[in-house]
Amino acid sequence: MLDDVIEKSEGQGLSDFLSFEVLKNRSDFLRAARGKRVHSTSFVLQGWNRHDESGPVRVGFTCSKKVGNAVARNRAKRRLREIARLGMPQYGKAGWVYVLIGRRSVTAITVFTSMQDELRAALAKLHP
RNA sequence: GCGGGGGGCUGGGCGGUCGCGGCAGUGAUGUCGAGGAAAGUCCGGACUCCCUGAAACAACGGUGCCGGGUAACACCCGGCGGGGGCAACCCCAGGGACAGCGCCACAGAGAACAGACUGCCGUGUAUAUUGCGGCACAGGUGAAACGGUGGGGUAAAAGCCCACCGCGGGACUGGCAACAGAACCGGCGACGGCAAGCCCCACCGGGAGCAAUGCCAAAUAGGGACCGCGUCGUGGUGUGUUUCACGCCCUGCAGGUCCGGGUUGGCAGCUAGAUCCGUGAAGCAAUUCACGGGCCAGAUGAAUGAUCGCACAGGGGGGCGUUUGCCCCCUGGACAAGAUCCGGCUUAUAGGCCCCCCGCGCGU
RNA sequence: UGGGAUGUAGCUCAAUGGUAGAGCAACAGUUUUUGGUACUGUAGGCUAUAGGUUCGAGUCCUAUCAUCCCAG
Repeated sequence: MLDDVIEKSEGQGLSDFLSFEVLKNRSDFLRAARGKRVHSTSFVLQGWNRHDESGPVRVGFTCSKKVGNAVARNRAKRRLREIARLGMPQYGKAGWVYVLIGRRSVTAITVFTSMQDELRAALAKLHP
C-alpha cells in the first residue's frame, strides 16, 4: 500500500511534489481558522475555500506548546509535513487553504499509514 | 563472593528508496548538516550601542579561611579548620559578637550591668509559717544556667587551696599563608548563643542588550507640541552629589527632546574561535607553553522526517539441555534539539563499558 | 533576550523565627412534617520539592519544579 503511494508519487514527477505552498503569515492562519474544522484522532484539519482556483494548494502546520517540548513539536510538525507532501497533490483541491494542527502525544506516535488514511478521510469530510 | 565509595567514556551501528536546509555549479550533481547536556537562564566574559572625562563621597547589589589557576567568575585545583562514616570517602557562605542595635518563645528563682525561689549554716528573740548575717554546695527547667572530676578545707561553703582536664593570653618553632605545636602566665561569679536579623570590615561592580547595532529599498506624512528669547554670561545643559577639567546650545526653513503617522521587506552583524585533534615540555594538580595538522550548522512559521533490510545490546514467553549454553516468537532503543559566540554552575538521562579504592567473609 | 510575581485544607486567603488558622464547601447532630435557613461539633495539611543556618523554620539562605504576568 505504501509502495503504491511512492510509485504514484514517482510517476507524477518532482514538480508535483512542490505543488502546494506553505503558509507563513499569521493572517492566513486566522483566516483558515474561521473555516470548517475536522477532528481526527491524530490531528485537526482546518480548511477554507478562497474561491480562486488559479493558485496552488496552500497548507499550514501548527504545533503549539500544548503539543509538548521542542523535540515533540518538531517531530509532530515533520510528520504532518510528510503526510501533506504525499497526500495533498492527490486529494487536496486548488483554491483551498488547509491548516494541520498537531495533538499532544498522538501525532508523533501514530502509525504513518493510518495517518495518511485519516488525511484522506478528513479531506473528503471537509469538501462539500 | 557480598556490600560500599570515587572517577571517566559512550549516548545506538551499516545500507537501500522517497524527501528537507546551507554552499558550489547553467545543469546533472557534489558536499556539509544539533548536544553532553544544545535545556534551565543561575553566574562570568567577548562584541555592539548609550552616558564628555577624572577623582572623591554616598546609595544599591554582590563576594567572604589560605595559596594558586584563569580573559573573568559565585568556577576549578591544592592545602587548612569544623562535622559525619569502622573505612574508602563525603558535606560545610568557613571574616568580625570588648563598634553599636536587636532577639533568645514555653519552662525555669534567674536567659545576659546579673542575681537568689525552694534551700544550707550561724546567731538574737516573744521558740514561730520570725528578724539579722554568711554561702552559692544541692533541687528542678531548658537548646543553652557563669568551669568539670577527685581531695583538702569550713559553722556551712565557695578556685578558698592542690592534682589532672577544660578555658583565656601567649614568648618561641614550623609554614608564602590559612593554620599547627608550644615554654610560661592567669586561679576563672572573667569572656553564653544568633551576623543565612540589622550591621561593621575588606574587596569587586557604569547602563542596555544581536529584537544590540549599521546599511538599502518600499510606504505614509511633509505635520504638531515643548525647550531655548540673546549678541556673550553668577546663562542653559552634559551621572545620584561635590570639585576640577572639557565640551555642546543660545545663527528663527537651524539645534535638542517628545508626540503623531508609516513599514514588519532585504543585506550586513553570522560564525576561524579564550577553536578542535595529536605529540612534547613545566607543574602534585587546575592549567600554561611550543610544534604539527584540521575547518566543524548558520535556519528565521525556523532545516534531520517516512519506510524497508541486516546485524547488536536490553525485556518477556516457549522448547532442548545437569550447568555454561543453543533455537523460535513477540516487544523495543534514555534525556532531550541550535537561534550572536565562548568559560562555568545546576538540573534531566534507558542501557552498556572501563579504571582505582575501602570493609567483611572464605581459600591458599 | 531581559525583568517580575505566586505556590499553605477541596476553593478563596491569613499567620513577629516559637502549638499552622479564618470564611465557604464536606460529613454528623439539633431545630423543622420534609427541604432550605440557623446553631453545635467533626474530619481534612510531609506549608510546591531538596538541602542548609538555627535550640527551633510556613517565615531566613541556596538550588530546583510548576503556573502566571510585563518589556523589546
